[in-house]
Amino acid sequence: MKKKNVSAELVAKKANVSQSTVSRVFTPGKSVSEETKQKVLKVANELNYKPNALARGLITNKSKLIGLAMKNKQNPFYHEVLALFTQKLKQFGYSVLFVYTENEEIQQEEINQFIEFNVEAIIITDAVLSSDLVKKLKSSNIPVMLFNRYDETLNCNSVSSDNIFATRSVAEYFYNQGYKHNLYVSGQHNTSTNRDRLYGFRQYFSEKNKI
Amino acid sequence: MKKKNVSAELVAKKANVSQSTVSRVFTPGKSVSEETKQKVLKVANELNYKPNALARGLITNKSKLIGLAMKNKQNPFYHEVLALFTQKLKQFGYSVLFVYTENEEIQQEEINQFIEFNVEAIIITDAVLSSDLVKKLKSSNIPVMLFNRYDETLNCNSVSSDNIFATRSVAEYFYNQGYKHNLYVSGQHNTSTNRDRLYGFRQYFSEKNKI
DNA sequence: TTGTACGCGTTATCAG
DNA sequence: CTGATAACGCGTACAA
Repeated sequence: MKKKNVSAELVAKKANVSQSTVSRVFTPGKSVSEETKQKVLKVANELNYKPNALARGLITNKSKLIGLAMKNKQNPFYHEVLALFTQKLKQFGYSVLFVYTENEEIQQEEINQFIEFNVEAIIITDAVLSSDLVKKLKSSNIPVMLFNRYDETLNCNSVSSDNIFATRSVAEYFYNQGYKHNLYVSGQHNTSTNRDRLYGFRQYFSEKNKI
Repeated sequence: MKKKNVSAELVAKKANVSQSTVSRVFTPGKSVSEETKQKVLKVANELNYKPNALARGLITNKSKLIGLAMKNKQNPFYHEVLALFTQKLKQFGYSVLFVYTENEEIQQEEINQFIEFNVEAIIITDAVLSSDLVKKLKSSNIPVMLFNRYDETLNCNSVSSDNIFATRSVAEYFYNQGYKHNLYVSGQHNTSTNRDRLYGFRQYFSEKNKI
């Protein structure tokens, strides 16, 4: 049994138009007469035709893929983050290439998956990237975004909450309740998130104690 | 600024070999002399060349992509499942195209992402697929696997635990402890998982009570 | 508005 | 073992 993929070429033949016309029908914004458009869509539907994203990505050099790397498999928060990213990106016509890292640092191997599939951008959540890899990605012109983590030395985009402000608020609350000496129990030390939280907490108390 | 992708062609030129030779170097099992292999690899490394998975997938008709659909963003169990699948699949050279469904049933739109990227198989976790879509996928020759859920009417592969046995064991335990009348608190009713669990629990007690 | 011809980067095929 | 050439399915100048 032969697996014959339905291509734009086949649709074109059955609809008595050229392949480029079929292509235009499936590319928003291209000018096609309403009449031929309906004719093509009808045939395409019958044949269950869908444009091949691989071929499209190859010719346009836009894969419509976003690489998403994630480390933590315990923290449920990140699962929700993944879901939200995926959902939102779909609205913009992007699909998610998911990569899971066991190690603390993302490895070359994982990044290779991204590069080979020509992802248009990379989102890194809850993991670290060596400056070496960032450099390689820069030279490949692939933007990198850090989520909930940042690193001044890497200079790439990042979005995260203001953890210093957050723990300052917590500290303030305790302080006003009359607790002057508090213990801070932290998560992993090597993340900007936890460093900031500790910093904010300490900062507030040291300021108050000076007065 | 022009974004020039390093292609096998470019590597070939710099290494004084044909483009097909470069291709062979990056295809395990193809015969290339050790000498030229090293020569090519050296140039490829300098140029930071990586084969383009889109082009490869196009010609081989093997995208090396597995579609993974998931619904539940609350249950941390499924996050771990995702991580494990991703990790294991990578070992076999596959990457994961992740799709998140808000709805109970997977929609045509989500399946389209899979078809367009020519995924080689689809794994569905914690969600339902209409028999209509299954039929379409069958005709596209894309295998579907259900994880932790099954459906006799759909006849596609599935892997899940023996929930009937599991709750029978629980029931047995309670019974032997002397608790003869128990309340079963269930999850969502419309899943095979919860149906089986309830069934096993009930079954055990009704058998015992007959005696 | 539509068709022709070419190219994207790769693997497959066939000669040599 | 190696090279030339076709094909994969699509988008896009260019011409009509």
